[in-house]
Amino acid sequence: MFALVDCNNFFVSCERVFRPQLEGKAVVVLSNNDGCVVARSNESKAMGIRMGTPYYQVSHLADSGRLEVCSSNYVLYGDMSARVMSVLADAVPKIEIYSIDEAFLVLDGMGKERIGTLCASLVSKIRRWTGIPVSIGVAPTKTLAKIASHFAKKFPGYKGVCMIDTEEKRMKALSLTPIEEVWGVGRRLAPKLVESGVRTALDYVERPESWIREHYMLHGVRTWMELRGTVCVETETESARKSICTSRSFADMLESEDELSMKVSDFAAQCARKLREEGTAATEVTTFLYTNRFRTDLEQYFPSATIRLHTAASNTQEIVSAALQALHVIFRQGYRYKKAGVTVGNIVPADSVQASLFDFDPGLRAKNDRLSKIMDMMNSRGDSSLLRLASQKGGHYAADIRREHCSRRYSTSLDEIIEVK
DNA sequence: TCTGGGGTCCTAGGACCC
DNA sequence: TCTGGGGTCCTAGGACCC
Repeated sequence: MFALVDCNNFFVSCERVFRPQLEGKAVVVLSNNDGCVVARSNESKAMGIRMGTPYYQVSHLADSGRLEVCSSNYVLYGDMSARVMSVLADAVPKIEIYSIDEAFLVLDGMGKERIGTLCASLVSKIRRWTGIPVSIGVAPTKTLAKIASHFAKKFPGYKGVCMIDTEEKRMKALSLTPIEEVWGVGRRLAPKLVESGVRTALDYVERPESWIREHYMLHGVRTWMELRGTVCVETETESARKSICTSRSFADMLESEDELSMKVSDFAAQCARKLREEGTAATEVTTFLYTNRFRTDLEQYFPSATIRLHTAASNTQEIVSAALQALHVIFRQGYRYKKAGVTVGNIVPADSVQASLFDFDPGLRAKNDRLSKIMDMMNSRGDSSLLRLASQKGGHYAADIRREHCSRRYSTSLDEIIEVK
């Protein structure tokens, strides 16, 4: 059996832990630049606010006091997530962290009763120890566990834990699950399925496999099998990420290569830092630019360029330099850029980097690596941009992001801890 | 006026090989 | 007018997830 542990309204719940006055109120958390709604409390869901709604469309509710608004505070959410995950990791032999607010528990060889007791105790323990409410769905496959967790969340009668452990329960759950709520069926496929008469998960599993394969290929068949109770989505093995991306929208549109260089340098430096954090290195550095796709009155341009390094690197200088080269290739005067980003790819473990025949100066890389290491050490002591490259100028990549309703760093800042005392 | 960020996997089609 | 057969690898684009 698998259990899916899902934090309820996660970002909102994190905010509420430190500001209990938000309890019982309609609350939303906004994306970067206070752009879109990315998390909602039950109350704000009930008001009809949809996931991804641009904030300006609901800001009148905040102005009139009917809606509480938080800018996103990912440092806080990351820390709260780590707390929840550590409680889970202590409770079972195998856990797969699926996202910031979800984890699968692999419950091989455990009886149903024990699973039930364990999950119930986890719900209350996580609430007491971290302040975060969670729902747990238990089933023979991950796709069914997802469905079970929806029921656990939706109906208070389950007290946070729903188990699909008999054929009867499975069929009933499938019949009550709209097709668009199934894991693996997204906003493109759902309308097509409904059009061909598949409205619920039950309709889906009742179609013959050949029909599924013909229309929805391998992915569709996997979902079909999983809903029927056959495990198809394998247990994850620990593996390094294949790409790392840092990108941001700008509060104001940028027009000069100079301004963009500063941003791109910062994004690239972030990517390099993440590589070092994970003990990996990359050979591909891609820079991309977006104009403002919502401004249909303006010329649009979405270019990207990739620079391939002869030898995998993770030091800030090399990654930034490649990202700036790529920027120079794609930059065109006359457009107004709303967003830029850097992706590093073709990632390998840093300790098994293949040397290149064309690497003209391995000594320089060694020096750069040492310098990056020292920058990491200095920057880890508080100000994360204390030491940076000149090309990053005075900026910090998050400097001019709009964040008008941000909570404090309650759980991670030394200043806050002192203040609380 | 104002519209996020970070990932993965699969497939089709083109380029190439013999 | 007619123009083979069987592979591999890479990439772009599209689907999905949170």
